[in-house]
Amino acid sequence: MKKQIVNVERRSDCGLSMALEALGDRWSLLILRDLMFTEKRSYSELQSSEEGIATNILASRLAALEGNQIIRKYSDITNGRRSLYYLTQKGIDLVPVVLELMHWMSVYNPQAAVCSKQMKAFRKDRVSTISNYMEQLKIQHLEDHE
Amino acid sequence: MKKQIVNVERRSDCGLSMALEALGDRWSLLILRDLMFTEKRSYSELQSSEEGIATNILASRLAALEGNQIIRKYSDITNGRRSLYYLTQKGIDLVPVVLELMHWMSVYNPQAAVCSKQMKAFRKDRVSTISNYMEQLKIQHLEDHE
DNA sequence: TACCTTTACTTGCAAATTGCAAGTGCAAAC
DNA sequence: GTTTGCACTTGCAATTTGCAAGTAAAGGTA
Repeated sequence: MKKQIVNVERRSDCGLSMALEALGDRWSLLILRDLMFTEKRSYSELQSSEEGIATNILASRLAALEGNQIIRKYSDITNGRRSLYYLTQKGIDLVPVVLELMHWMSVYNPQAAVCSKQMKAFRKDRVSTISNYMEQLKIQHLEDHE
Repeated sequence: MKKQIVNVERRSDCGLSMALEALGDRWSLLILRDLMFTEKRSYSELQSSEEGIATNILASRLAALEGNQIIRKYSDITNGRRSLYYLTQKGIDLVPVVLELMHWMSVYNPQAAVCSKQMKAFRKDRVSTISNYMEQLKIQHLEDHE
């Protein structure tokens, strides 16, 4: 473990560049997708996703996402050996990004059928689909942790 | 140069996963940002961006983006040694993704001030800011190539 | 109380990717 | 015909990724 969490040097002050320093890899947004649209919350559940993330990569990404305050880790009160990961508000605010990316690919590749449930609603009403998902996650977070 | 353009194995059929296979790195979206919001169109102009992309990385990303039909390369008719890169419609359709990412970071890091021009409009009216930028790029493309 | 299982990681190492510096090739300007 | 500008390519070291195996600690079971 080196300097994954605190990246000392910033490439520029462009928001996009800064965002990509936190999210610009092949795995981070997939982890967030699972926290947004599935019930997966534990390490092993997240590891079980279709794409098959390697365990060391998952660990390093979770640490980085937590370091960037995009997710937060809680220990499961009903099972001391389980940890549970939840999106923070900062993470919930990435819902539009994830939905826009999914939608983009669904337009240009018809095989992108997995998340079609979300896409059907999105195509019908972009704005309210986004805010519905965000609202739901917010409520869930409040229920689970306050 | 190996198998950058055609990635044989797909991790899953999730649209997000497929999108990240094309865009999930620290540079691709920055290149697209310049094509979206600046006048930069040539290799050397793109290389001159603040973040300092290495020349071999720029070349490999441009080839991959072109292979994925997100950008297209034209030779400059007024200068035979210049090439110019333009967004395709598929690339233009990524405007929402880029703007959402910029906006997200501008909310959570006040130093993300560089693209504040776009962000001011975005905060005022998200939907029409997105469609204005997309429309402008579409017009530009038609003017330049038809 | 000892042992097995589950859960969440860590470690070691090979392979792939990235990034820096220098070099190449060709069109155009001088 | 020599130099300059532009778009890359090449070589190599350093970093990151990905696979496989190992560890540690909580909880269940006999």
